[in-house]
Parts: sequence; C-alpha cells; structure tokens
Amino acid sequence: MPESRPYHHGDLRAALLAAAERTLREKGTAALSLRELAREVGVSHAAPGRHFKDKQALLNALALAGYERLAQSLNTADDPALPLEPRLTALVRAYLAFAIDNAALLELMYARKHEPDASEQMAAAVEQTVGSLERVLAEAQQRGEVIDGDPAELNLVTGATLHGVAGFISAGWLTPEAALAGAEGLVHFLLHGLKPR
Amino acid sequence: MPESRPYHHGDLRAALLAAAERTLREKGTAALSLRELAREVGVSHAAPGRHFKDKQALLNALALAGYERLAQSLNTADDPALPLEPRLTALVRAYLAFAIDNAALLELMYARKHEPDASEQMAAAVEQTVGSLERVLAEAQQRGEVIDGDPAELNLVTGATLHGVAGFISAGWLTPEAALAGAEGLVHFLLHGLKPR
DNA sequence: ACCTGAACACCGTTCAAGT
DNA sequence: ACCTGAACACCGTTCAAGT
Repeated sequence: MPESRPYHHGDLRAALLAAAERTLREKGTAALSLRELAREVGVSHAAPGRHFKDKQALLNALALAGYERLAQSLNTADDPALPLEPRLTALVRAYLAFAIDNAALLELMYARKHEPDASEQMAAAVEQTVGSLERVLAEAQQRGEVIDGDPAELNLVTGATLHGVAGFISAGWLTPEAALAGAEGLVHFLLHGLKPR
Repeated sequence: MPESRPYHHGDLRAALLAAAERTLREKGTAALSLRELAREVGVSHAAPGRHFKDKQALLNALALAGYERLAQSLNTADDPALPLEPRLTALVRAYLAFAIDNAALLELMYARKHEPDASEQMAAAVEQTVGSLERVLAEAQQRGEVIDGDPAELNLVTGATLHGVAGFISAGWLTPEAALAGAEGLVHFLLHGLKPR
C-alpha cells in the first residue's frame, strides 16, 4: 500500500469507469470530461487514451456496464410464479428504481445508436435487458393473457412506455416518488389501456 | 443587396437559429457549436454573444421554436369531429412525423429540465403542445369513452408512450417507416392495452 | 506495458475596442 | 446598437519520450 501513487496505477481502466459513473450520477453527462476524470484519478490527461480509444469508447463501456446491471436487476425482480399483473409490476418497479438512481446513465445507454458495428457484448447485454420483459409477455401471450400479434411489436410499445416514463423522470416532469407510486397504475394502463371495461 | 456582408448582419439572431436548426437536423446535437454557427453565418465568434447570453440560451430558443411548431402541427391535426380512435390516430401520426423530421430537436426540447425559472413563454409553449392531447382525453373522458381517474395521470402515461416511441426512433431502434406504419397499432394499444377483449 | 508532457486544433465566454 | 479581436480557461486526441 504505497503512500504516493505508483507510476502504474494498477487498474486505471476500472478507476476511470468508477469515477465516470460517479460524475454521471452527481453532476450529469455535461460534466463528464476525460481530462477531469484523469485529474480525479490522479493520472495525466493522456493516460485514459491507453484504456479507451476515445471518449466514445468510455461511454460505450459505461453503457455496457449499465445494461449488465439493469439486466441483472430486472432478472432478479422477475418472479415467474407470479400472475401477470404483479409480475409486471415488480419488473416495472425495478426498472423505475434503476431509472431514478441512474438517470444520466440510462440516457447514455439509450443514446447509443443502433449501430451494426456495436460490439457483440453490447448487443448481448441489451438483449439480456430486454429479455425479461420479452419473456413475461411471451409467456402471457401463450396463456392467452395478452393479445395475439407480433411479440416484437408488443415488446416495443411496452418498452417505449417505460422508456418514456424514465425520460419524464430524468427531465424532472415526474418526481421519483410519483413515478414509484404510480407503478401500479402504469401496469394497469399497460394491460387495459385507456378505454373503460 | 450588398455583395460583401455589411458590418451589421441584419437579423443575426434569426440567422443563427436557422443555422442551428439545420445543423441539428443534418449533423446532430454534438456538432452544434456557437463558433461553427458564427462561421456559417459569417460573423465573428463573439457575435452570437450579443443575441444569446450563452449557449444554453440559444438551445432554449431552439426548444421554444420547436414547441411552437409542434403545438401548431398537433393543433392542425386535431379534428374534434372525429371519433376517439381516428382522432387520436391523427394526433399520433402528426407527433411521429415531427419526431421523425426533428429527432435531435425533439430530444433537445425534452432535455430542458423542469426548471422553475424556465421562461413563461416556454411554459406556455409546452402547455400548448400538451394541450392537444389533454383536450382529446378530457373530452373522451367526459363522454365515458376513457376510464375515470386523474386526467393528469392519463395524459402523462399517454405522453410517455409517445415520448418513448420518439426516443426509439431517434435511437434507431425503430425505423421511421415502421413507426408510421405502426401508428394505428400504437393507438389501439393506448386504448385497449395488452389484455385481450 | 503503461504513463507523461508537450503540442495541436478545437471549444464557450468575456471584454476592451472599433464602426 | 452591434460587431470584432484578443485573451482566458477549458476540451479531446496524438505522439515522442520517459519508466
């Protein structure tokens, strides 16, 4: 345990990612700069270039870690033994909780354009994340508890609603408290829509 | 019609906003810089400072103009004589068309945090924009065609779905063609949800 | 293999000075 | 009233050189 920083940081890559996540959470995306990150971690401004080809590469790594964290959270929250409505509610709560705790990170995750050259790791992490919702809807559809039709379309529109609510939270149009309190109403809307009966 | 630019631009403010919108549409938010804008318009890099206190002020002006344009488009698309479903569909189509043509601008519009100090003009423009949807839902609710419950909550969740779909478009997860083609299915989902019957 | 220091080409913002 | 030019404090990225 050296008092003064050694020439080699040890795990600069991980330290940069951790500092970046903290900055994202505490000061937002606009405050994220490689030079500032380097300063926080105590290396020269050129050092990050060894571990990330450019700033975008660091953002991609952040997004990847975000998807992995979110996917695990959703997976843990999903209880296949539950009936559809409470099962969906648990998933929605987990998603909203993540959106509240990681608003800037989630925006960054969504901001990644659907590039064909996106890493396979990233694609896999996204698939893992979307998978929880897909499974719930597909199983419900098989049981006849969800309308027939292209599952991809159902997933998309359901995911869009969640994405939109997350956006409203991070835009400040919806408080975290209101969002969490409205989770049940949200699921009811997802299942029954605006029409009575 | 002077061949060489006069010392005074004439309407630098409007020219900067126009150039900014073009940049936003053609190259995206990341490419938007005050210095580049000044270059395009043919003034010194300090000139924009006369008309916009800082970059954020220009972004606010862009967002304001965007809301005004979107509000008018939605207002024009709304035909109160139509039954609920086609009426909503027309509104949704207009919104998606705007989202497709102004993806970066729309993100910028949403990005404006809900600051209490946001200009009254901006608040009014947002209210105008949200108003179209609010009217349709409120009138339908009065007719018993939409479930009872807090109208604000219904507006929010419906708006979130549209916002989410727009986000998916600008993230490239949904092609413009697919989005427009899915407008009817989207409205059906909004009205009836995922449950059969 | 990993990091530094200097350099380059950009930013946004400010401010005296010009017209 | 409106704009310019220089200055300041930042960026991201690259690259020779150091350890």
